[in-house]
Amino acid sequence: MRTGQVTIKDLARMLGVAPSTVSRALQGHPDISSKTRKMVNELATKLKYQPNMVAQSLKQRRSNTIGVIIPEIVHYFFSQVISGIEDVTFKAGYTVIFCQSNEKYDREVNNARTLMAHQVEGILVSVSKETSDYQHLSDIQENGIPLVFFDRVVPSVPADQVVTNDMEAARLVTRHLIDQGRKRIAHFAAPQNLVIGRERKEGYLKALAEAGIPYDPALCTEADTFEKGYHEVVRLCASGSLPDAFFGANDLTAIGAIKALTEAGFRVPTDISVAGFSDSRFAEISRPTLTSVDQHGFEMGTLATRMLLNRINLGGKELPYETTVLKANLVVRESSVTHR
Amino acid sequence: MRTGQVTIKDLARMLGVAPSTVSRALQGHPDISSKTRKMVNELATKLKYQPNMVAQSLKQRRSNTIGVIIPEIVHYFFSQVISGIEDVTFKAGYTVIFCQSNEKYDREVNNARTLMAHQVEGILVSVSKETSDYQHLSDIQENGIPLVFFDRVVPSVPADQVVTNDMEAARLVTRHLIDQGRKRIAHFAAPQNLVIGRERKEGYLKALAEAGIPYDPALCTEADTFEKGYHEVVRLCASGSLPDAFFGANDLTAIGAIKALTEAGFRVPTDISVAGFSDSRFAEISRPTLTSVDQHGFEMGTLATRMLLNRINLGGKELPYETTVLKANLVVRESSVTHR
DNA sequence: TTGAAAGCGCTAACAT
DNA sequence: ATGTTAGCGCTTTCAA
Repeated sequence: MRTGQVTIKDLARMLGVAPSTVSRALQGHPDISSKTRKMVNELATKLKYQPNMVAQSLKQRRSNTIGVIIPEIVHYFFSQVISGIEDVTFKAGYTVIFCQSNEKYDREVNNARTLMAHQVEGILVSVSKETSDYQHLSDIQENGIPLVFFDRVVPSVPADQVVTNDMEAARLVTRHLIDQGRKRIAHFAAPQNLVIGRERKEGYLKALAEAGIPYDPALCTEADTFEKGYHEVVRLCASGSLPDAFFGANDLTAIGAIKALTEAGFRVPTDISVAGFSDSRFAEISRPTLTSVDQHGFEMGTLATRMLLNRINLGGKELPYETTVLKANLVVRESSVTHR
Repeated sequence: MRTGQVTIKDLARMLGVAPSTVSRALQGHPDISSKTRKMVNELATKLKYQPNMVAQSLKQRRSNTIGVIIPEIVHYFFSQVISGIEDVTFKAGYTVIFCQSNEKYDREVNNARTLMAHQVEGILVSVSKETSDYQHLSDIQENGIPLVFFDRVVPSVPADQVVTNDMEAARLVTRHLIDQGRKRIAHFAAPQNLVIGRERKEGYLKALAEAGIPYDPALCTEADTFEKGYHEVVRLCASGSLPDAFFGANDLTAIGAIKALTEAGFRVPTDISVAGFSDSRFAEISRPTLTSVDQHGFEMGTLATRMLLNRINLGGKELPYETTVLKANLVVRESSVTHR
């Protein structure tokens, strides 16, 4: 807060009126004569008066600010979500304080504290891969601050949430691979301490079961990065018994797998089908283009933010928590299709 | 700012001491007896006391907050920069308010106002494609708020800045294409009202000149998205006279071009070479992999933030503005190489 | 070593 | 229609 900034007091002094008059004039309060209002506004514009939101926040006991805790922004999906969040907050006249947990529990705890200290009116969270203790999140709620989870939720902490129908979407992807005639379908799973990891695996298992294909645990490993997808396939190639399809818990993993397969001389999809999850631009750009699932990140951001703002406007009035489920739709592209 | 939050006053009352004593104890002030300090800290922890940064900011006249104005977060490069920004601010105990201009001038002006109103201590800006009036940025400085530009700078507004050596990097890319035996090299340029757009084109022209290749204006058009790259190539195909190489002002444009070329039956790089700019993950994932230039977004974010924090810590003391130039290095991949 | 008091910039109830 | 006053939560000078 730099010094020399024009304040309401300054305007008041210069105009020979009371600070409260200036305050009211600036807010367009009906009591103020249009003459005074005009005078005040003109001077304010002339001197480029900027209201001090910090002071206003302190006085009003509302900061018009919300906080966001996100694992890593450098993911197309998360950047889409943020974009959606920013869009809604901007239009609602709210400001967003942005924190990145970097997939670290300690940092997430720290982030939560920072946001509370800054008096945010609500917090949007997608938990880190490391997080398995949720006290910091409960603390937020116990402080009376609304919390909305998106994507990576925590069932043991009751709150509003926006999620993808991960299980069903994963089932559809797997089912699609089965429809392509694939029998030995591998799954590169997201961390199983995350709900999304478990749900996607569930969907995969369900599709197998429905098709009467026995589940082979050797075909399901945790791998959720480009590098891991790549190396896992390299490992499998060495081991000799390759599956005939891969379902990656995200697009980059699947693309890493394609890379390794191609380098090993296999043709995708002719020899092996591959599908990803969470349709990013990567899916369109990859060659072959990648069959995946569109997660509607931007929409998730806007929805979560709207839920949060609604909850804030309730002012603590109890209302049952809601869960919004966004349907991720299967997008079939080249990487999986064996016949036509 | 919710009610019922534990304040210093509450702690003071409960302990039968003065608020000032609690404040000092909490800060570890040496005057306070270790007995009192212990007592205060224990109660604070027990009651989960959270300092109110808003009140503190008002009192101290410093918010420990900086603002960021970015065109669109949904770009790998920008998301990397933000990640770098977040990393430094987090470690420095600062908080970041995040604004997205969405490439709109009006929104950018609005963002600047919001950030000032929130008493940020400094602002990091990368201007929108639309911006051609810079008063809102000068206003920031006139208010005594340090400003640091990154990537998309504004030369007419003197300030610290972090940029890529765009011209030289573009020259290297073009030169590389020439070295591949290409003679008719097209350039898909970024908007020419942006410095980066002009610099990259300059570098392209320079390389042509150095190689004695005459510049054909018909080969240089503005196209800076996947879609535009795609359609521009479609248009050129229809027109009959295709160049033998494409240099896109960013990776997605180049990849759009590759897509159109491939669909039209051309082989990249055998028939036509393609190169992009601003190495994103797309470059590795594209098929063929894309020759590009690594822009070091994360580093740009950390550097810009450090410059800003330094400037803030100067407390208004005048010091000449600095420009840090990050070297983007050429990364040759498949899309351009014709011989070996 | 601790307390009392003032004030950061703003708003709002209560005067007038 | 406008002014007076108090106070949001915190820090800090000055006094004790």
